[in-house]
Amino acid sequence: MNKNKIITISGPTCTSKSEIAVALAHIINGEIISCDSMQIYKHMDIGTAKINEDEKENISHFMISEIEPTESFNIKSFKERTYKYINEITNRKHTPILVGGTGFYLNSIIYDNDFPYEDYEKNAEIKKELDQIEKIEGKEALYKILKEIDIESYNKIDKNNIYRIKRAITYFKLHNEKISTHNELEKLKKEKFDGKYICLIDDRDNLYKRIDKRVDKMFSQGLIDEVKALIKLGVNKNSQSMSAIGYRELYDYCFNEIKNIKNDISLDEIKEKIKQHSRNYAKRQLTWFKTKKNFHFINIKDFSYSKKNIVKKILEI
RNA sequence: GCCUAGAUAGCUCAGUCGGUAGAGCAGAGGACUGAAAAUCCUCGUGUCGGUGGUUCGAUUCCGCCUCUAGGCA
Repeated sequence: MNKNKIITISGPTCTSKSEIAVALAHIINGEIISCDSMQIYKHMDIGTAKINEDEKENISHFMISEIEPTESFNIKSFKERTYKYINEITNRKHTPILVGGTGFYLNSIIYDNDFPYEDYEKNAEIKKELDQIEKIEGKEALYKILKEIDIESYNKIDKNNIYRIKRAITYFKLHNEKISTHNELEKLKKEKFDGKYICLIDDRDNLYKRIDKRVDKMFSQGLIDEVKALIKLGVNKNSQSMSAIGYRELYDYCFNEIKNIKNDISLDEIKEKIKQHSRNYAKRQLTWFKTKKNFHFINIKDFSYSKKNIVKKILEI
């Protein structure tokens, strides 16, 4: 059976992925699907460095601005929506180009990872129960429960990673199967597509400088007003969308400004924090992609940061 | 000019009742199947501002000097 073609362009933040993808799409008759956990949200344009209408150059883009920032989103929904778009694009005899820096999401597409159905109500119930145990008996109690039901996960997950401990227990309660068993099986999966996987990288210094510069640009483009608008829309500080870098650091500041409360932190300090967090994030992304043996790494510095040269290289691979 | 408080890791600071020192953040490396821009793990030698004194021994106590805040003039 012939596999369908797909191209993915990933890499840390601020490596001109979107721009390269558009240029590539023109040449190969491509359509673009974003693989980004935050660009999926509406009204979050500046802080997530979303591509604008002009920059799209009439190339179709999907998975951008499709969810309300008050809603939550997860990898299962991501995968389902993305597969739907991939099918549609393939049926049009076009090539799907998956673009973005959320490696976890990207992986689920490449390997067709399975995320079995989970009942929302039951999930919430278990969460409540585990939160109670944590509150009353402490996180050690949760870790102990995990040891009893799934020793492999217990050995793998750090005792402080409470989020993953809870998830492993929840998984067991929902599916009556260890998440470690499920993950082991998933890891054996072969690639679903005839894929070309590109990862754009850059020397650390240059990347960090570019990130800093882009944060300055976001502020001059009106990031503060964007965050204020989200607050006025009723987006809660705890919502998933507000864990995005640039938004979480500005949330309290903007909230106070709206309420006319004096801020005890300066905008400069916030800006520095955003730069730092963006750099940390880029580092984490690099760590993720580095392990991918089937990815082609392109150091954009080696191509003089020229869009044309980078696209040419991608076509040669 | 005088008084007071500081001067310790790239930054913010803790500490040593005198035996040459440690946190957070930054930085580096890593993990990661339902929050992933999230969550979590590992890695800490630095003339303890300079100089003289007391002492077996001073970053720690004392004197002087330099610098930085704040106060008084």
